[in-house]
Amino acid sequence: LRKPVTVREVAKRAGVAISSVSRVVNDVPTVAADVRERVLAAIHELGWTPNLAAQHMRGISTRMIGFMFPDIRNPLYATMVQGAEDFLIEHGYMVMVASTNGSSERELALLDLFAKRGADGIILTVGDETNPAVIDRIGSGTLPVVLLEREMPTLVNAVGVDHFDGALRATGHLLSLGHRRIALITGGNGNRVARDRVAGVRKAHVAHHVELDPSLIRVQSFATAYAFRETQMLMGLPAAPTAILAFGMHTFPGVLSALRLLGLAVPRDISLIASNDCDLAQLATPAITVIRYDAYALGREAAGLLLRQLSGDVLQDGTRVQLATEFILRESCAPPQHLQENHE
Amino acid sequence: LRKPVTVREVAKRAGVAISSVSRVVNDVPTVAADVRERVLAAIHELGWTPNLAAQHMRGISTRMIGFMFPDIRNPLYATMVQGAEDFLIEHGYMVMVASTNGSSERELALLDLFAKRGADGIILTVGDETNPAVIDRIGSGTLPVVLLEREMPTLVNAVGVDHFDGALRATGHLLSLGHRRIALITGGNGNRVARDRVAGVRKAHVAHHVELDPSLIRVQSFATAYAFRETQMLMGLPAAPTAILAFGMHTFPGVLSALRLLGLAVPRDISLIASNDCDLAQLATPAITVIRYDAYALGREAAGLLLRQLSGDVLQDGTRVQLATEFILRESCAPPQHLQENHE
DNA sequence: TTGTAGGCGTTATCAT
DNA sequence: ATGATAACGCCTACAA
Repeated sequence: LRKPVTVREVAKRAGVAISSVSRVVNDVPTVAADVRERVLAAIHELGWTPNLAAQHMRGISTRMIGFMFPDIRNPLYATMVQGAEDFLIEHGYMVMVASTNGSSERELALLDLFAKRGADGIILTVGDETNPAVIDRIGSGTLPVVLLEREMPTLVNAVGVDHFDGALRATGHLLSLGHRRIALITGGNGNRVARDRVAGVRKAHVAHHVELDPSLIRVQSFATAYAFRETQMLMGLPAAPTAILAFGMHTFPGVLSALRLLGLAVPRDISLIASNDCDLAQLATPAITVIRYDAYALGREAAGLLLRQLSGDVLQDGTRVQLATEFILRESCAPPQHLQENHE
Repeated sequence: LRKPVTVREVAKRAGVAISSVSRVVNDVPTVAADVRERVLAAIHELGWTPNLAAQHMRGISTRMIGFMFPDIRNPLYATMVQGAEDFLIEHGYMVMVASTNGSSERELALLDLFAKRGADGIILTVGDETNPAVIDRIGSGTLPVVLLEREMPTLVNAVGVDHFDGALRATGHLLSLGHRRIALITGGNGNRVARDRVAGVRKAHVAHHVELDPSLIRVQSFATAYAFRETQMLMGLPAAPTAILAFGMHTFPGVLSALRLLGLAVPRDISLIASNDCDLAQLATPAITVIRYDAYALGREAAGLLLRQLSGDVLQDGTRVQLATEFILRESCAPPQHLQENHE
């Protein structure tokens, strides 16, 4: 209700000039002990805090970081936001969020908005890695940027998960069990995540000298409905897969429900590996083998990289932080049926 | 790279005084048509936009809204944020998020931080409705506030879901089927949500002249592990419940997995109603009857109420917007076993 | 070591 | 109708 106190009043109260107050709060060394004390006392008594808008106008950082992603309802993004937010708040930053629905136009508009609002930097997951306008804008270096789970053909730092290794290990496990027809259902076609996963699956096949049937690779959408439909189509194939890699928070429930509907038992009739880990994977019967990664840590890493970038510690030069995955063996994988029968 | 253009340059380019530029952009009516045109042209040519920090220092709104909740990883909060954000961005606002982990101290600190950063208003879900310091701060009216899924004994506007009615209908449905021992497992003890749900369950029992066994009410935590444990304990009771109300995004998976572990079939051995709706409830076999509500709409409503409050359209006077629930009948409820046997 | 004064970019008040 | 100018609150040369 009463108007906020300013440096001027603090200075008067302490009996010094306003520049002395400024020097005290900005830790300028050349200030007499008694002055410092009087100023500090006055600040405390008056409850003064510097006006951020005025500071900002003087070119001082706003200590705000922008966070952009397609949709925060995706628990993966929500978890990353939480990780970044926890880290940033510890360092005196606040985070502004905005969702893009994957639209490049919205991304461009929001990049502008964040800049106009004086954000110190941006963490973002672009919808389309190949959009020239977005690439250009990010590469222009107007605003420090860290890319999350994406890569772009321009100088930008990024953090991501080692999905290649995750897919490699999961596929290798299935191949070792004797599977020869392994389906991959996931989304993000055209993005780094899908590329890495497909590459991992492919590499594992090469290593095991098994040919990979491209018709078993379904990477068009993360939607549950897509996973549900593709599973039914795959299992209806003359040569149906004996194992499924279901990657994506919403992919796995779709696959599981389709298998149930078809009356297929896991792992007897079909083996299953999901990613990321979740309640359902842990609590399903049987519990589902998963590739796990730490989305929270990913968010923290992104924030950390951005802050190091802001401090000039690292440049925006294409540095990439890659987080490892964990392969968690549970009960959803077994040798394919013809091999099981051999043992009976 | 090149420093941003200012009104001064625009004025020079248009051959007018800076005050004329200001008048044009702020739609002051008393301005000659030719001046307006020249100014607009100059603005366009130079690509000028007003400096927000300078405006802010002049006391103009920052058009930023703060959003506080315990943890954005909870998909319910994430969905609310998305709803609010979509609405707010349409109206030229950006949203800053901060999570509190339910701590009242953090809430107080963040309330300060948001205020210092010039947020126009706050949408929040407090962890503890009874914390005097928080009540006081919110009631002080320093910053416009809308409460989400909570209520407080002070003058504050709120939006929430009609959990009372939801619980009433769900419980009524079970009682009509003949159930006489109905358990409630959920969290949020001490908060409006839990209060409403318990009241709804109670009211339904009164309406059906059935006594409610208080030992069947478990409202201590939303954690999956809690739900899992309580389900096992409840089903181990000499007089075990014949139906369970599992309210909470993480409650339901916990209950379901406990029931599976015990080898209990839904709905033959036990009936089950969950809330909110989710993938798992739709895709489980059998599909689970749920109380559904629209968290996205809830977020939008909160943002809408806050904006009306900012425009002076409504006061911060305890207005409450209540969203209805939907009761979605699926296949997880049947008469209790002794009544089923009568029919065989 | 401390104080004075100018300027950041905008809006608003006052003359004209 | 328009132009000059004084704030807004802070930081920082520069002067003392």
